Amino acid sequence: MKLELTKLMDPGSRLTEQRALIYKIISDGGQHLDADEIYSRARQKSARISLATVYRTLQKFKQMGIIDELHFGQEHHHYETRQEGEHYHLVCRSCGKVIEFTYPLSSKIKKDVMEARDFKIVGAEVNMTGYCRRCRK
Amino acid sequence: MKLELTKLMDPGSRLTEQRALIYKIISDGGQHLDADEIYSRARQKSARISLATVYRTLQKFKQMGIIDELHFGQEHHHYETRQEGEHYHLVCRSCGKVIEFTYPLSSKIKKDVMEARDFKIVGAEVNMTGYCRRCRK
DNA sequence: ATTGATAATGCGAATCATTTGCATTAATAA
DNA sequence: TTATTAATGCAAATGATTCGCATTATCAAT
Ligand SMILES: [Mn+2]
Ligand SMILES: [Mn+2]
Ligand SMILES: [Zn+2]
Ligand SMILES: [Zn+2]
Repeated sequence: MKLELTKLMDPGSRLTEQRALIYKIISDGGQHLDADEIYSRARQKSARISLATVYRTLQKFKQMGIIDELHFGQEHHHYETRQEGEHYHLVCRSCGKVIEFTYPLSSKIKKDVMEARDFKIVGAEVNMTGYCRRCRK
Repeated sequence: MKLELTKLMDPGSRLTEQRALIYKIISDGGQHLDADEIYSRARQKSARISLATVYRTLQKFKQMGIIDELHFGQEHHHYETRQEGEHYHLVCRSCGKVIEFTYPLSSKIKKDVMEARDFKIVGAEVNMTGYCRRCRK
């Protein structure tokens, strides 16, 4: 994965141990981690990393477009590596479980909305909340 | 508007000046206000209100279902009175302007997703980001 | 109208998430 | 190998939201 990242790094920015580790944690680890979870997982691997570095790295990855920030209506955010096709999320109001789903939203809705509102869409976040099967019964 | 609220109040909870004022500000005022904006508008009307009360009231209204909380990827949230039909939002990455749009998402997508993932959907938030006409040219 | 129980408020302190300043460390190009 | 300077760690700062508690005021029952 170090190799993958190398290519992704912006010119002028450096590939550090911490960045490689954080990237690995986000891509390998269970999906949709938050900064604190990434931090504690990183600590288990490398004692020498700070929460500030986690936040700084998340910002950088986000602006580089290799991760996406998710807003599930909580006071903190979650992160995931950028996927090929867009996908959206279902969040269980009871247990917090996150389920991913794809839907051909993008293509049509974007086109319609862009035309109707004269707005150039570059990103979409769709979050639905409700109750998963387990929590329902 | 005091009359409207009366009916909406939960049994046991009280209709105070502060609550009526906050409700009025959210419904009258320009859309999608955040807690701080609501607070400062409230201060102009009534010197005697605290930010804590604004937050507590927002929580209460939210759980009562008379307002909705929006998550535009910022560190704080925005609020609007609950509308009849669902509607979604376009947020300009350049000027921050919020444009509303409706789309027959709900019906079909919900049905499909509920069936395919066995998930009972009770709420949906759709936020798209991009650039408004003004900012584009 | 008066009163009593207690929900809600104001205020300041506390908490949580994220950012920032700065001295130190380390990646990388020459 | 070395010099440049991006990135890090740490602690302090900031911003958003919540909490504790004494005080106030709503509202149901006199
Ligand atoms: Mn996902
Ligand atoms: Mn709206
Ligand atoms: Zn669940
Ligand atoms: Zn704009």
